[in-house]
Amino acid sequence: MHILIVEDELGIVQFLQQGLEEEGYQISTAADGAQGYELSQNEPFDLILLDWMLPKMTGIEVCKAIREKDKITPIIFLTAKDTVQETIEGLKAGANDYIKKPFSFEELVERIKIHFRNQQQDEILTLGSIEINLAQYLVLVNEEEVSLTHREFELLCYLVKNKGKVCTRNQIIEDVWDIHFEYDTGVIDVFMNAIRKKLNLKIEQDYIKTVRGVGYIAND
Amino acid sequence: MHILIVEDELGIVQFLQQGLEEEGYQISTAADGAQGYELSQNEPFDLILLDWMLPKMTGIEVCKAIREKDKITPIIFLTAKDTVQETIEGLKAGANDYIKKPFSFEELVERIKIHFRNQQQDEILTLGSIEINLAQYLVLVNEEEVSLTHREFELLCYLVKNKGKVCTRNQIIEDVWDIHFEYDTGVIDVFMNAIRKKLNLKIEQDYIKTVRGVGYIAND
DNA sequence: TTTATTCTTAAGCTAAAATTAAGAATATAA
DNA sequence: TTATATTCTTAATTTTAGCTTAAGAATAAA
Repeated sequence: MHILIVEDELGIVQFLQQGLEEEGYQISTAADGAQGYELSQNEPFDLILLDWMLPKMTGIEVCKAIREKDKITPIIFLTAKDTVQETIEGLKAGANDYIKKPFSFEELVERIKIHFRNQQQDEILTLGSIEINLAQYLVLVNEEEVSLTHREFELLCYLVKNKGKVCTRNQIIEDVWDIHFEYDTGVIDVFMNAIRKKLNLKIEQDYIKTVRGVGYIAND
Repeated sequence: MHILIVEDELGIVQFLQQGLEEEGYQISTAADGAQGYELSQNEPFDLILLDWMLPKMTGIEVCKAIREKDKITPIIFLTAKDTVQETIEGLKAGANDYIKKPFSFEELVERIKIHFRNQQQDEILTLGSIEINLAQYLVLVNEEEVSLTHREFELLCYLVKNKGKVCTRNQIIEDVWDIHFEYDTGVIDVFMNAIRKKLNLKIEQDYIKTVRGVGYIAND
């Protein structure tokens, strides 16, 4: 999650940046309104923290400018302007929240999380640098999309879901192929081969190992 | 827009109800936590205003209970509990905002509006260069109007609303056809075929892909 | 080295999806 | 209401993706 901080007081910027990075967010900063608006147009942010009093463009102006095109990205005002009228002006400009200085950092974090709650509900499995998006039936290897067939996808998911445990050929045939009797063709091998070929992992990325005589195991 | 007020102090309830009705909202009220939770389960509200100190169930308990099933409906705490710790507790329970008494009615209205902003704007859906106007049942492809039948329109909307996620055949039959048992004729295929034919997209505009063995996915 | 296991490849087969057409159901107009 | 047009559904046909098999190559174990 990538957050843009638009604030001119260096002390506050550093305080926010450090705290939010510790929370696991990626942070970009802008020291004046114009630069903040500029940045917001060049790359997509997941949330924007905005001061009111800024050089070149005020926070209100930045907020309105962003909202002309983008109605979605959450914007939170973070400002010493604490009258009701100012709060209302900020919210009317299109902000999603308005927090008055001095504020509690912990409360800020909770208020930030509110906006991410609704977005993060897609289930994602990972195996090393492999990312599996279950909702999209999508596999990313080192950020690159790899297209697997349905069976390949299911087999990979099965191994990843059982990360750290050896999956025997029998278990795989049972659970992935749904065959409940002795079955010993080379199907699994063929599919493992196809998956490995498509994932095209480097030698040091040996996330999927074969356990000779038994089956396979995934591990990051 | 229908708002539920859960608050035991009659004076505040009347004040809120009158003010919000003047703003054009439909209001329901509950005088204790248990009744508030009960109401929230029986009919869908667009937003819930929640006091903290309530008879029978506290606001926190109501909030958590609602959030067990429903992660979406905005919940705003409106309470005299004004410490940082309490605010955080409220937000962590799943609330979307936390307003401290005494509050400005005007600010409350603005904060309520924030949550409706996002809902009301999806009158128009887009998928690449396809534009779907829900209010007019109108579809534009590269600015050109395309006339779809009702079912075709619904199916297309469903895919677009779930943009980025694979829609399985079962989900489609459930949600678009409203059939709740195993049903495996070729209807979906026929309609997908009709939609694709009518949209008449170029090869590079492959916004609607079939996911073999699973279903379909829309993506711009 | 011998033997067993796993990997790789390619060809045939199977099942899923696309297409088409025709009849049933529903909506619209006369 | 009846007549007409539109839309929906079913079913048969064609096409295509991908699953399976089997056989030889490569690799690991004995």
